[in-house]
This record gives sequence, structure tokens and C-alpha cells, in this order.
Amino acid sequence: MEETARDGLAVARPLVLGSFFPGLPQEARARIMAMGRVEHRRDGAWIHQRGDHGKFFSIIERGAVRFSRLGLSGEVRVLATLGTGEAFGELPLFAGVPRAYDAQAIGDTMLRILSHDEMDRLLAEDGEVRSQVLRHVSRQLLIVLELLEDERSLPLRARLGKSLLAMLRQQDGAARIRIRQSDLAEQHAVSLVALSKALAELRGEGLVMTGYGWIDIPSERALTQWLEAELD
Amino acid sequence: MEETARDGLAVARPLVLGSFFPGLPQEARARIMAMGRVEHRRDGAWIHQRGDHGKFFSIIERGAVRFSRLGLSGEVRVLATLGTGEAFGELPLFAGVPRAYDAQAIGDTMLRILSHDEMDRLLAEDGEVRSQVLRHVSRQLLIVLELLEDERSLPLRARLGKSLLAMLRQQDGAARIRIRQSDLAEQHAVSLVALSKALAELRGEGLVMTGYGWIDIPSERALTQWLEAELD
DNA sequence: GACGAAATATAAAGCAGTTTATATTTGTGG
DNA sequence: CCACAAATATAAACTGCTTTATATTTCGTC
Repeated sequence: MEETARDGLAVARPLVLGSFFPGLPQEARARIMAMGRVEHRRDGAWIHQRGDHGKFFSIIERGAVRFSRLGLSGEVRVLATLGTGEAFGELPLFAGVPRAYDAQAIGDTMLRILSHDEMDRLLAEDGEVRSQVLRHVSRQLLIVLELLEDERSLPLRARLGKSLLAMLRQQDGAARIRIRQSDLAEQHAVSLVALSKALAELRGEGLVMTGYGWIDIPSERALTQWLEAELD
Repeated sequence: MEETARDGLAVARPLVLGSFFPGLPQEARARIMAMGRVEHRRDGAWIHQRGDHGKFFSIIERGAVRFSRLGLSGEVRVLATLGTGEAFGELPLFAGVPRAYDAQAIGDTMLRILSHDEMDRLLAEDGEVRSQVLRHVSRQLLIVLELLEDERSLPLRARLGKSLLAMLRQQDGAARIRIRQSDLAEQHAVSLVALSKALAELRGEGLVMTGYGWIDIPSERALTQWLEAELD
């Protein structure tokens, strides 16, 4: 897992938004690396707040960034956590709106920051980067649309199964996911009680085992098959 | 209202996705108008289905297009209806995935269709168009993110109030919205019963009046104020 | 190794949505 | 204008989530 420890617990990435760097050819990558500045954020540091007006594009070179909002009753709701190689900042830059989420560094994090002007120049001059940026934003849109459809049509246990599988695939092999149930609840925007119950259902089916800060998935295949049956 | 009749009832646009044409300067507009081909679709005709592989960008020059999906139990769930001047096709073109929704013409509809190649050329050559396309996709992302947040945090009556206000503003002045409750229910991905009940709540507050195929909003201000109070 | 904080588990009451069912009102076509 | 289909309204039983509450387990620390 590329994310590092926080409060003694590694944080698995809940939702894999479209990666940015990995899709770029080496050359274009080098052109970007030659631009902007690199900034460091330590674990837990705030990168920006919802409503801020900063307009720059950021690429995560190390660590992770969690995007969240405070609900009406003050509860934290996490949209996503982006990891190394992923990028953010498209909304302020391209849609011209303030930051839509709070962003916090998870683990020791290095960001490459490109200003509005640098970004404009890059987009005008570099066809590779241009199509990569368009691809990046479009994939974000796709992922959020799927998230919306899932929330509209699937019960929590199925959404939970999906995201457990996604986390599993990210840490190829290891059957143990290190995450607190409260974090999972935040990510799915449900109460801790509901999440615990949904996990209990999966446990009842023999699909997961749960403990203090971890969830084991003995058989990825069994979970996958159960999920497919669940989706009809 | 720019959408025309369907089944005898005009269909109000439920969700205003980022407009495309209106944001473009005349010149760039003319450059686009010189490209692609124009196709006609009559009311109710299918433009594409979820899963199709066609990769082209479409701009609505007249009429409207409704994007929907079939749920697990066969029910129709509408994501959005785009009207004149708006565009679609970014996911297949830029994210490289098949069509994510079924698309159907609402009313007599004219589409300007740009092929993948034409689009690539336009993006490479024309800075105005490039930033407009980026802006367009980013605004779609923004709107879907807000939709997701609303569904996660607001009760149906508040979401309903929001979308009624949005429809009102689109038909500046006229207090009567012509829409069936079943359409509203589809757009909000809830049952007809739940929607009818939510409308009854608003009616109880004196904020709306309802009838066969229409909803009246006597005071936009009153509804706005109620909504603000509702959001705390 | 005992203590306290954090995390998990579960119960119970409440609420907002679901499906199913029935009645009533409204518009349309013969 | 009458008959029928479409749209609306409302009730009742059920489900999945909420909040609140309590108990238990686990881990870190002193």
C-alpha cells in the first residue's frame, strides 16, 4: 500500500480516482517534472479548505490526499483519498469555482504544484499533456457518475463489498485490509452502526473476518461471486 | 421552455448541466459550426444506448436529449436532460469508455456531430475551443459532485425544492411548471409515492400547488427562503 | 500487568424511503 | 358527453438507515 501510517493505522484508498501520471508517456512526464514547484505537507496538514480561491493544479508525488466535507450536523464526509501519481485541482482551474472540498495530507506528502499560467502554457504547447488532462477530468466524471448510480441503486452491503474488493486489488495479494470501521463509514457517508451491521452480514456469509483496525478477506473470489449474485 | 411537447406534456429540464455553446465567443462558435455534420432526431428517437462504442462529440442545436439508465428491477432512472446549446459525448471520447447512459431525443432535435478526428484537430488547433471543452467537462464533474452531496445529505423534500427552483429559473417568470410527478420521481430516483408525499409536504407549507401535469409555485421567494431554512 | 482510550458489537426506537393496493380526479378520443 | 386511460392522492406493511445507548474487546502506555 502506498499510503503511509496515520494514527498508527494505514489508510487504504477507498475510491480510486483516475490516475494521472501513470497514463503519461515518459517524455511528457519529464516535461511536467521540469515545471512548477514541489511542496511538502506532513501527515494531517491541511492543503486547502472548501471555499478557498487558490487556482493551481497539484500532482501527488508521494503520500496521499483526502478530500472531505463537513455535513450539516458537523460530521465528516469523505469523498475520496487520492494516492501517489494522482492529481487534483481541475475544478478551480477549469471550471473557475472555489475549492469544493477540504483537502488534507495523509502521511508524508509531496505535491508538485503548477500555477494557472504554467498549466495554460503546458496545455497549449503539449498535446500529450492536453489529452492526458482531458482524460483525467473525464475519468473523474465517470467515476463520480458510477458512484452516484451505485448509491442510488445498491444497498450498503453491496457498496461495501465493492469498495473492499477495490481496496484488496490495490494491495495485490494481502488479504488483510487495515482500516477502521469509522473511516469506512465516513467514506460511504453512513453511520458507524449501519456500517458495522453491513460488515456483520458479510461476516455471516463467511466472506470477511473483522477485528480491531483490520478486515480480512479470505477469498477474493468468494466475495466477487457473492457481489455478482447480489447485483442480479 | 425550449423543450417541446412529448406525450402531450412539455418536459422541464431537471438538471442543468454545463452549457457548451453559450460560453464560447462568436468566432470559435463559427469555427465549430463549420465542422462536423448535422443530424436530425425526431421526438422519442434513441440516439445511443448504454454500452455503445460510438466515439463522437455532439452539440445540441435544437431540442433536448434525455440521459437515463435502466435500474436492476427495470425501472427508468433519468440522470439529466440537456437542452439546446449543451453538449455530450465526453466520456467515450476522452475517457475512452463506452456510452454510460441511454440517450433519447426529447422533441424535435438537431445534433451537430463531430468525429473523434475532427475533435482532436479542433482541440490541437483552437485554444478557445480547448479551454471551452475542458471547462465543459469540469463543470459536468462539479454538477455531478454537488448532486452526489445533495443526495447524501438532504431529504427528498429539500432536493425537490431545489430542482423546482431550478426549473422555475429556466422559464423565467412563469410560475407554472409543466411536468408529471412520475417524471420528477424518475429524475430524483425515488418512488412515485415518496415524491407525491414530498410534494404534499411543500403543499402543506403553502409553497406549491399541484395538479394534473403541472406544479405551480406562487412565490419563488417563499420557496427560496423555506429551502434556506431547511438547509440550516 | 493494569488502566484508560479507542474500536467494535449489538439493541431499540424512530424516520424516510420502499412496494402494494385502492380511490379519486383529470384530460382525451370516440 | 361519456367512457376510458392517465395522473394524483393516500393508506398500510415493510425495509434500511438513523440516533442513542450500553457492553465488550483491543491496544498503547505507564
